[in-house]
Amino acid sequence: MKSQAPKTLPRVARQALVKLGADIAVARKKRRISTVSMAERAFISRATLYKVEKGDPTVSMGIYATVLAILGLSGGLADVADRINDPLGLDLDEDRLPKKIMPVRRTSKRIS
Amino acid sequence: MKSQAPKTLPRVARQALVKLGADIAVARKKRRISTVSMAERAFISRATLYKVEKGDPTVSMGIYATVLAILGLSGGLADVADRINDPLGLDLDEDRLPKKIMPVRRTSKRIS
DNA sequence: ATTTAATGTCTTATATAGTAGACAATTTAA
DNA sequence: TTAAATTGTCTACTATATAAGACATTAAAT
Repeated sequence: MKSQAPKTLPRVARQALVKLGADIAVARKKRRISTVSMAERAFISRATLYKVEKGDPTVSMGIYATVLAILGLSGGLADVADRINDPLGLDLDEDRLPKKIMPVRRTSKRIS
Repeated sequence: MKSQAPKTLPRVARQALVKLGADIAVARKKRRISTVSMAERAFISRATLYKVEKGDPTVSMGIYATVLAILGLSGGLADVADRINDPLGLDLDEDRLPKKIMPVRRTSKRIS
């Protein structure tokens, strides 16, 4: 998260993250894991865990993934963009997709 | 992703990310969006998008969330740790959870 | 009612994420 | 079969994420 007027994420993205963070906090509490314990298990600082549970977009994906793994919730992460959850997933077989997305090339003008 | 022998994520976390990245690439192609186009729409460099599609854990969550939003796949992200997907989700009502996780305090020794 | 520990929240320093830009390789349209 | 354009992949800067630590507040044991 460097350039880009920092923090200009699509609204839906921000909402998803805030909810994710909140859900992570709840999941942690259900497991009776303190923030200190969670932080050390994930090898991160308490300050960073705090950001995670706030849904901070600047935190690395690896940290979110690690925390989710500790909670035993990696599965959902793996399925986020899975064919099954993709609305356009019912389309053509993915192995028949073009490897490169080429632009529509204007057919060279030709004298009648 | 700073400290922690960089890249020492739980195996499941790494696997989830690699799959997520691959799925993102497929979803992008299905929508006929080139890497260049996707990168500019997300306000990131092509190099970073490349990392995302590889499942690189050092990329910020905000960037993953933005790319997913562009693909219209934010929903899944919001549900990753949702009560519904949490195996321990059938437990006590979440509003009855303790706000702080306290350790078992040894009852002060007392002379019989 | 006390006390003990957890949690919310800053600040500062330093390791590193993200960019720009370049080049080769590969794919696909014409 | 050519040629345009996309994609894979590096390198070197520079902006920023993360850690460390501190302090105040708050929750929950006793």
